[in-house]
This record gives sequence, C-alpha cells and structure tokens, in this order.
Amino acid sequence: MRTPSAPVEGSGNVRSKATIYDIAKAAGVNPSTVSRALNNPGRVSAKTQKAVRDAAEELQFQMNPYARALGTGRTETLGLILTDITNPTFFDMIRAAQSTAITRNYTMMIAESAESPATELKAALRMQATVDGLILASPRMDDDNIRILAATKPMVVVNREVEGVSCVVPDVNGGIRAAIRVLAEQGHRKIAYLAGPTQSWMSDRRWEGVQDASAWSRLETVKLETGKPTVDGGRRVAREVLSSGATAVMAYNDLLAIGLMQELQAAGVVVPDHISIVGFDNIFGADFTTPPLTTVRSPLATCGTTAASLLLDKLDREAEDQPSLVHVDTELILRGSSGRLLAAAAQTAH
Amino acid sequence: MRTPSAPVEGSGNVRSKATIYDIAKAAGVNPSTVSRALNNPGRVSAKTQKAVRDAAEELQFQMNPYARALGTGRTETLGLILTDITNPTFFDMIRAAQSTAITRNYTMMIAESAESPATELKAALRMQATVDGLILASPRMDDDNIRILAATKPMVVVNREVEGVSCVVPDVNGGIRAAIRVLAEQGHRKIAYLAGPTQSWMSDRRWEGVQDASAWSRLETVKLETGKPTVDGGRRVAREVLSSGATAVMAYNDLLAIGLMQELQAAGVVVPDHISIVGFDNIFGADFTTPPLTTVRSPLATCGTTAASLLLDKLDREAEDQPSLVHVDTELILRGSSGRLLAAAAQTAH
DNA sequence: TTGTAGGCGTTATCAG
DNA sequence: CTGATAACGCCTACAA
Repeated sequence: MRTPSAPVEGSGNVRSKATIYDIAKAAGVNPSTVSRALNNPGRVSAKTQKAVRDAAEELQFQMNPYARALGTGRTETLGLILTDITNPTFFDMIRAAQSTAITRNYTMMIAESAESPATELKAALRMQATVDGLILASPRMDDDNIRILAATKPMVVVNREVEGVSCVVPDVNGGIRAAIRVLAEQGHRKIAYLAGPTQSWMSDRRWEGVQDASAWSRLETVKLETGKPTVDGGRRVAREVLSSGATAVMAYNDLLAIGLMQELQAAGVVVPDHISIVGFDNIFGADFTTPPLTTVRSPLATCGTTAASLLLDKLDREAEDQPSLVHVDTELILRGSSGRLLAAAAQTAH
Repeated sequence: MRTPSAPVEGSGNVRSKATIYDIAKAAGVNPSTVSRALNNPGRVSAKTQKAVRDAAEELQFQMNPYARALGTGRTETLGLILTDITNPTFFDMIRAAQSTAITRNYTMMIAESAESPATELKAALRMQATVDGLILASPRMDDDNIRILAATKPMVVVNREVEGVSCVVPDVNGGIRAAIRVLAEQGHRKIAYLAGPTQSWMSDRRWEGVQDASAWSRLETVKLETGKPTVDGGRRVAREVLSSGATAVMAYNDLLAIGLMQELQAAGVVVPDHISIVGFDNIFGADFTTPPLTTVRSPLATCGTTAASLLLDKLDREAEDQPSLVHVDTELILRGSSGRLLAAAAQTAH
C-alpha cells in the first residue's frame, strides 16, 4: 500500500526522515493513532502512548511541518517584516519578539523591505503564505494595504497606528516634551528636526511632537530632509544643519544623530557647546560616542514582546477579536550631546 | 469531485486562498496545466500561458509553499543559526546572507542558540525539517553533531573549521600578527587575551594566534577567562586585567573590549596610555568610543555572502559536491585605543 | 500540448 | 480507545 521507498542500507543508518507510518509499524498501531499520541497526549491509552513515544524516539522522528501545515493551515511560525535588518533600532525588538515567540513554541521568520513600500508588500504577501501571523515593524506601505493584509491573517503593527489593525506604538510626546523643555531651559531658541524616510509614519509623529512642544516653549522649528536614516545620512545633512541657524537638533533616530555629530566634530564644531544633538531610540552604542548621545528612548524591546504576545494571543483565540492599540511610554535620556548653549561658541559656529 | 468549499460571498471578495484549481477553472484548463504554466514557462502553449497567468493575477494567486514542499521537499528557504541575535558581530553577516538569499529568490529563517550547544542542536534539527539548507554561524555544538547535520541537508559553517563540511573561516593570523607587531613596537611586553565562550572554536584560534605572534615577538601572554562575550562581560574582567600585569589586551571580540575600556576608564585608567586595548570584528559602533577602538576586522559581511552563495550553489547542483573551505583575510584597524605605553603611567596603573 | 491519476506526511472525521 | 479513509494543494509521470 505504501512504499517506504527508503534505499535501506543494512547498517543502523537512522538518517533522515521517519514518518508516522514508520512509527506506526514499529509500535504496531495505526498511523492515525500515532498522530493522536503525539499531539493529544491523553486521548490514547497509556501503554500505546509509551509505545509510540519510544518508537518515535528510537527513529529520531521529526515531524514534517509542511505536511501538517497542509492540513491544518498552521505552521507555528511568525513573520517579522522590517525596513532594514541592520538598523540597530530594531535589534532589541527582534530579539524580544524572537524570544517570546520561542517561549510559546513558535519560530520566527524575518524579512526586510529596504525601505521600499513595494518590496515590503511583496515580502508580506509572500510571508503570509508561510506564517500564522505577521508583525509589521515601521511599515512603509499605505494603510489600505496594511488593512488588506490584516484581513487575511492575524497581524500586529509596530511603530505606527493604523485604524482597524492591532498596533503597538510608542507615545513619543512624553520624551519629546521633556527634551524640548530641557533645551529651552538651556537657552536654545531654534530647533532643527532631521526627518526620517518620507514614508515613515513615525517620523511625522516625531516632527509633530517637536513642533507642538516647541510651540509650547515658544521655540522656532525647522524641518530638514535627509536621505536614508543612517549614520551616513546624518553626515550628509551636517552642512544644512549649520546653515539653518538652529542651535539644537532633534534627529529622527540615533543613527542620524551620530552621523551628524561625527561630521560636525570633524568640522570643528563642538558638541554640545555650539550645537546640541538629541537622537531617538537609544540604540546600542548610543552611549559609546563622545559626548554620549542624549536621546529619547523608545522601549522597542517592550514593543517586540508586546507585539509578539498580542499576535500569539490572537492565534490562540482564533476568534475575530477587536484590534487593540497599545501605547508604550518614551523617556528622555539625558547625556552629554545636549547642553547649555555657549553664546561665544555659537557665534564662532557661524 | 472537488469541493471548492469557499463560503462564496456575492461580492468581489477576493480574500484569501485561490488554488491552482480555481485558476484552472477560471482559465478553462486542467490544474496540472496551471502548474506547468506557472513553473515551466515554455512547456505550454502561448495562449494557455497567458490565460493562466491572467487568471492567477486576477485571483491574486499565492502558491502554497507547504503543498509544494510536501511533494518536492524544497521550500526555497534557508536557515541561519547563530549564538546570539543581538550580538552586533553578526549583523553584517545576517544582512549579507539575507540579501544574497533574496537575490536568488530564497527566504531566510533565523534562530539563535543562546550560546548553548544543546539549544543549538535542537534549533538546527527543527530547522532542518523546514529549510532547504542551513548556515551555522560560530556553532557551539561538537564536530560530530555538525557532520551529522551536514549529512542530512546541505550546510555551510561560518567561523569554524569542521572536517568534511563546507566552511567559511576568517584567517585570524594576518590581523593578529599585525596587531602584536605594533604592540611590541610600542613597548608592550605582556599581552592579556580575554577569552570568549568556552565552546568557541574561534576563541581558541584567536588565542593560539596571539600566542604564536607573541612568541615571535618575544612577548609574554596570559589568558583571562570571561563570562558572556558582551559589554558587561568585559566590564567584569577589568579588575583581573589590572592585576594581571599586562599592559595590552586583546579581547575575543569588540563587545568585551568596549566593556573593559569603559570599566577601566571609570576607574581612572587611561587608554591607551596605561593600557592598550584591541578588539576583534570591527562591529558597528566600534569607532564611536573614545578613544575609538583598535580592532582586528573580520569581514563578516563577506562571510555571509560567501556562505549563502556556497549553500545556494550546493542546492542548485543538487549533487554530492566536495566540501569547500574558504578562507577570508583579516586586517588590523589601528585606532586610538592602542598606543605607546607611557612608563610613568604604567606605574600609576599598579 | 494537455488531461488523468497518484502520492507527499499529517490531521480530521467517522465508524467500530 | 483505535482503525480506516478522505482531504490539504501541488507536482509529475504517464497517457491521450
């Protein structure tokens, strides 16, 4: 009826793939019983249970996830899509999401979009076929596409708010207000915001936050566009920062902030005496710089954990639950790259 | 014969899963023809081709990878297993591997072992069931297990040499010799090596390299054990470094080096006047420190690309090819954390 | 060039 | 409690 098809060597070559059929034969039961014994421990007699387990052990049985997925549609796999794997901003989140997934016996797949909405959508579509649920981190595609995806399979969005979809979003205003307040007290009057990618929802939120808080403190603001939100991108915008007349800079992320600081320092500008710099995210290495970087910490690790948990809960419930919106707080981490403006120095800088 | 089972709404609800059967119906052909049209473009008439493609497009067809995998055993997926996702050492490698995989239309899955040989083996076993091939980065399990895994499915090991398995390994000696030579010229006489994880093959190679090069330059060496190869691990070993009498330190990796430097500086030790510090890997942020970190650069990005290519080639060939061993060169990146030993300072330090 | 039929490994649904 | 049997979606001889 069923050909084992194994090119059997005489030796105890226990290589490769034993199926539940092999176990069934070894344990003297029916394949379906094996399946039950392995999955619903309790719905099978104790001795059968043991026989099956032993045989499985003996044959080094490894379930074939594809065969299972084909029937059940479930793969015990989560997908995580982000804009740039190498962006340290995501490290904590990846790690956190990964480990909570593992804890619940799920595997995680990662893909990146290279900041392109199209690539992102394609990656998401492809992943949808493979995973039980998806986490979209800082997605660049438009709301409608996100909702379409969310309608297909459970999904959680991080770092962006989308109507009708579960989201985990840092509330940037707390951290920003603290930062602006401090900058104002230190004598700054004009703040430059280094914008993130055009498609970035979060960059807009941060810019809004900066404007609001600045208005409150009667500070002037100016928005400077940048290319990619990387160290290099920060370097490139240094000249523009200098000519903007701003004495303090809030960057879309730490990478930009660090790049800017490096370039300014190379040009003889003293941080923070001439210009104060504040980043976002508190990435790994943000405290390695001289001076160490003042930054608004987004608890990305918390976001990762929360997102994964939310998603896994959805999967467990299997029900059409309400989309939830989780806000996590941000805080200012005051370090050396921001400080009181030295009037004399300020003049030198221009 | 086959129940579409779709709870068909009247509307144009194109949700979820269209199968080749749906396409077949829409295009007025047999499912097998659809399969052919989609996979072997050319073995089907032009007009059928078009009809099928159009229908697929229309129905937003997404192939079910599991169904395909079940039959063919191939999933177009690569697995990458590493010891610690958050270790920046791997970032470049992950990225490089990922993007070469994508280029060849493969997806990549990532898992981590938390530095534990047992976890690692388990993760590898689990992944084997899911992926077409595996990349093991800095594996901690023993050679035999690696060979067993490699016998099951195509595999490439990075950062370690295993007899009979394809490996991509940085040749540390070039970089180490350069480092030791410079240190010797700068007046150092005793070098401390901060060891990596006990299970780390690469840590042993680096220690050997340090010993060899030191012997050549008639320098004394001492090996100091550390806990986890992290910034924190580096901090913890600072006291021991001071009491070792060494004036220069080579750390297993940059993380350790940075942690050590931070702790020493906090204790008033001046780097490099009192103690020179050299790291390994040239991770992101290694040049953020003050002084910036001197380090032996391992071209991990190259390793990632090479490993992925090797693996994909294996998969293409499908043949039992010879295991290859690729060496990539390392180089010394001389920055500020190493330098001439100041005699006066040296005395102060003890 | 295209259709038919069987199988991939597992789970689910029925009987027994 | 356990056995038989039919899907799950796709691929691939083989036949037409």
